[in-house]
Amino acid sequence: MDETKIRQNTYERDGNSVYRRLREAILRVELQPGEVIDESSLARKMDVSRTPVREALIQLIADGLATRKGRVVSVAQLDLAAIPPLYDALLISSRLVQRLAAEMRTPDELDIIHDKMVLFEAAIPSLDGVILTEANKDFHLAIADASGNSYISGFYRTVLTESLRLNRICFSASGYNDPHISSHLAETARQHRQIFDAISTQDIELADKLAVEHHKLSRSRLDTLLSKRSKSLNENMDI
Amino acid sequence: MDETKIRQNTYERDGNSVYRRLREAILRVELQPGEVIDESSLARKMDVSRTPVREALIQLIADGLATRKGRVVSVAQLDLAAIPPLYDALLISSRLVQRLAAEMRTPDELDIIHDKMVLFEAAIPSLDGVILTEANKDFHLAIADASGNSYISGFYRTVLTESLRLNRICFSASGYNDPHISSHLAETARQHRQIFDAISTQDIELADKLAVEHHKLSRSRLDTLLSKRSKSLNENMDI
DNA sequence: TGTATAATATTTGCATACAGATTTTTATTT
DNA sequence: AAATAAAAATCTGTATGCAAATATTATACA
Repeated sequence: MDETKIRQNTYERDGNSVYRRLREAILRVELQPGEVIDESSLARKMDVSRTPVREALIQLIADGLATRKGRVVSVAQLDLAAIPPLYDALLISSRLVQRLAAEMRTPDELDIIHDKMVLFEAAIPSLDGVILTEANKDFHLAIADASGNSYISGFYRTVLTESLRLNRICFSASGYNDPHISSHLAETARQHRQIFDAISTQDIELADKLAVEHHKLSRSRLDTLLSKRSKSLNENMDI
Repeated sequence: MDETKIRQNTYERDGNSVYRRLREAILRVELQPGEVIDESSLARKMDVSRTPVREALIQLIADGLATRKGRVVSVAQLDLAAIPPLYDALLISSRLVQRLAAEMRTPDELDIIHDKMVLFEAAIPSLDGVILTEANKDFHLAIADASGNSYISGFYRTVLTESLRLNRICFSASGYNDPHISSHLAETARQHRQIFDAISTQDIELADKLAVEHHKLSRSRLDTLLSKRSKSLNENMDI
């Protein structure tokens, strides 16, 4: 192997950093869907031993971000057939979460939601897809945390994470630069305000209705991407 | 350490057996909720090295069956406060799953559901809690698999698993021998038949209604256990 | 006796060693 | 040249070694 490599004497001893880095790489589609992950070369690339890589892979598989067929692990595919169930699950879970949050949120949780909402708005001018996606996710996860039901919020988290990866896959596959991005973001922020207000005033039915609307918005956005660039997508996403 | 221990020359090389064994132990409450798991002693006890134990723990944590506080891992608690959310999640997810299964099930999936239903009924005379619980779980998971939505069935699987553990915890904590067990099982089997019929005839609304009924049944059973033996439970489940 | 501190033992996280399984390459035969 | 067998190169699963972190015990001092 590499004889020149010297034993590291500064341990990170973080306990999860390899997992986090790999997770990021998958969500940012730096690792392509379907790509086979082999422990040794990945360990070499990340300059750690196989052990933490193996442990990270186990977590990623549990997250659904990677899959194991026999003994080979690969980055989870997202084929077109999986999109409708994903969106169904997202609609259901976001409605549940927003209803529950409207009912159960504490003042502290409301503050956190508000903070995340503001952070998202502050990120808008950057027009950076990765940053915006993260901020958006944080807002919605703050709502999930206020639902008072960790089983449901866990479900929502899984589905939301996967849908964000889908969006990234579409973007990265198409390289598409959306001219309507600004108006889309403005509308997103507007809906966030409405959702916050509904949760704040504990208007359960409104929170539910807004979840449906918000879902429609993100869905229409994805559909646009999919239809405009279906060719390049198909190369990237096994059908 | 143990000097007499000889290097094993027959590898299992299974890749997951330690995980499965630990998972079983937790679900069967052979490992108590809250019990601290330390890698070395567990490895010694199971006669494997720490590596597979570590990897198993990572999966168990991902499953929610164990938790990590700082660096110590312990078997997941199930405190009384977590029960209402668990049952809420179970009701929601079983309704979703049964609706979807009624709508989407293929003939093959229907056959599998039927098989599992029969297996459960065949297990009734045994009156063995562990066997019955497994058979019951298999029946409901077969329905989940027919829902056509892996996100939702995954959610259901998680919640169902947890609720079964809760039932086991109650049983093991109370040592309670239910005189009504037979009639309860008969009613359970009867409802299973109804659920199967609804899914078979694709009666979505009925499948939904039956999920609610079935939930009520299992819930009333748990409530009985909880109220009858709350004292011994409280010793076992941190409150 | 109680508290602070040093010594020691555990325990975790990571690296590495190695056996068996699998895949790829090479050699051999037809 | 194609097919087959043998050899070599991977790759995975497990065991073990070791350093840093943490917990525990012992010791010194007020």
